[in-house]
Amino acid sequence: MKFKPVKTSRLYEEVVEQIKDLIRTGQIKPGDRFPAERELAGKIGVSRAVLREAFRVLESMGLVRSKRGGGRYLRDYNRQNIYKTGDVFLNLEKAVLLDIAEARRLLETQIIKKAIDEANDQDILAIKEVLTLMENVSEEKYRESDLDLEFHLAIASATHNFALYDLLEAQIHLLIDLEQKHLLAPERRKDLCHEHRAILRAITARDKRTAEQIMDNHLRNLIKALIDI
Amino acid sequence: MKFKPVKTSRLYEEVVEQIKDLIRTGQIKPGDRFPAERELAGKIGVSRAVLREAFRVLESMGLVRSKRGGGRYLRDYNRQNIYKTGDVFLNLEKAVLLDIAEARRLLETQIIKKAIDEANDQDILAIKEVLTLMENVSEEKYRESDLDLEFHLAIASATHNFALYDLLEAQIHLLIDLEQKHLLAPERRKDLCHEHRAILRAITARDKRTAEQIMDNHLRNLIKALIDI
DNA sequence: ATAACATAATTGGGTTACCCACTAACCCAA
DNA sequence: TTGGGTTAGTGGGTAACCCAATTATGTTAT
Repeated sequence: MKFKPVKTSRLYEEVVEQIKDLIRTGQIKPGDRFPAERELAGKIGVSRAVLREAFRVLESMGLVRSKRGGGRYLRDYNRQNIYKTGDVFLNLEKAVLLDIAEARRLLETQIIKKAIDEANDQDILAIKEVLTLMENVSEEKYRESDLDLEFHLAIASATHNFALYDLLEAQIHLLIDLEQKHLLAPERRKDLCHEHRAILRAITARDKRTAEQIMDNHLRNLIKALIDI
Repeated sequence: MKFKPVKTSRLYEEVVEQIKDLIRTGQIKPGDRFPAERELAGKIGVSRAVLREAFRVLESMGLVRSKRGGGRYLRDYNRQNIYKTGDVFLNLEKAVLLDIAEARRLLETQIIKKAIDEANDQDILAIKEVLTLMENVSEEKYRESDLDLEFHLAIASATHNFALYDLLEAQIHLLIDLEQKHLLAPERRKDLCHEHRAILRAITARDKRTAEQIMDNHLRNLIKALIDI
């Protein structure tokens, strides 16, 4: 038996999303002033307290600046660190995504070398299990879970360096939406499995040069796919 | 002239810091329940509204879970991505810092190669200016500003890939406290300048192999210094 | 005209009191 | 042992209120 996680209803979260949408859709731009607290609360249909909770988290992400007596302003989110502001920047221009994907390529070519240095048998087994699952699971289940990403994270985990793991995870989270858009195409999945299998072979053989080369190629393919979107 | 960071006059920010301190000092551990809202508000001396604003941002960072009717609990922050939770984890064990420093080494050896591929004359000039400043500024001013880090960020900036820049910036922010503790020793500064100068030379000559090698060594020295703390 | 100043309106910051929905603990009867 | 109530406590949310900083407005003096 499997149950869906019950829906979480926090008003302030919804408000945060609404405001992020204002930003995403360009209805409000850096430097612009938000409507007054009381007015905005009325329009959205929440109390001032809830509205302020929402603005507090946006503030702590560096997206909003509040000036007592002066109003609230949208800061220049292009100057904010994307790894802190998170999903605000998705649905953005292709150039941004290509930058992220390229950064991921450089990061992962390092990770795999480090992983080969540090991995023990158990780590390799864990990687293998993810891959086996990815190869055999039904298409529906495959769509639901991020097995492709988990494979890469399993490798990062084998470095025994949590900072590298977190780095890659943050990186990947920014790409998730896209991955699901085009990488899940069934024919692409087969390719992925083959490439993953080759990577695993290289890891098992502790062959750093080959592993790095395949991983590099693997991620260059991702970039190519992004360009073609 | 340099001024101290003006006092933060947002109550909720202070409360966030207080709660983070509870976490840092281990007065509350993962899984533990926080005191009830009304009680805690009374103890800290703020209204419930302010206390909740604070908890909202901790919640959005994934550090706290609120259960309506059930209380608030500290989540396992060891499983949280350090690049989202930020400074909560500073002042932690040496092993953590070594992981971060190692990740930085792997990242920067890639960044410098990419930078050499992409840098234009203006980028190189910007790097040079930071270095010159670092070499000539008075010791007092040097302590105040993070010129060492700015040098590295200038290189990242030369990649023309903002994702790489943000990655390194997030990385470096986690190390800032330490850098200031030991890297600022005057004699160390001279070494840094020499190494930086050598890196700049390699960049100017577009010599990727040398640049990578010096940068790698540069950061290995940092790691060694960390070990000796 | 315009610069300087006083003043009113507006804004975010914060508190209080109150109500609601949910949870957990307990008791009790089937 | 199971299921149903009861109850006290908890977080979720609202409304009315006051305060201090800012901004706009109007007035006066030059």
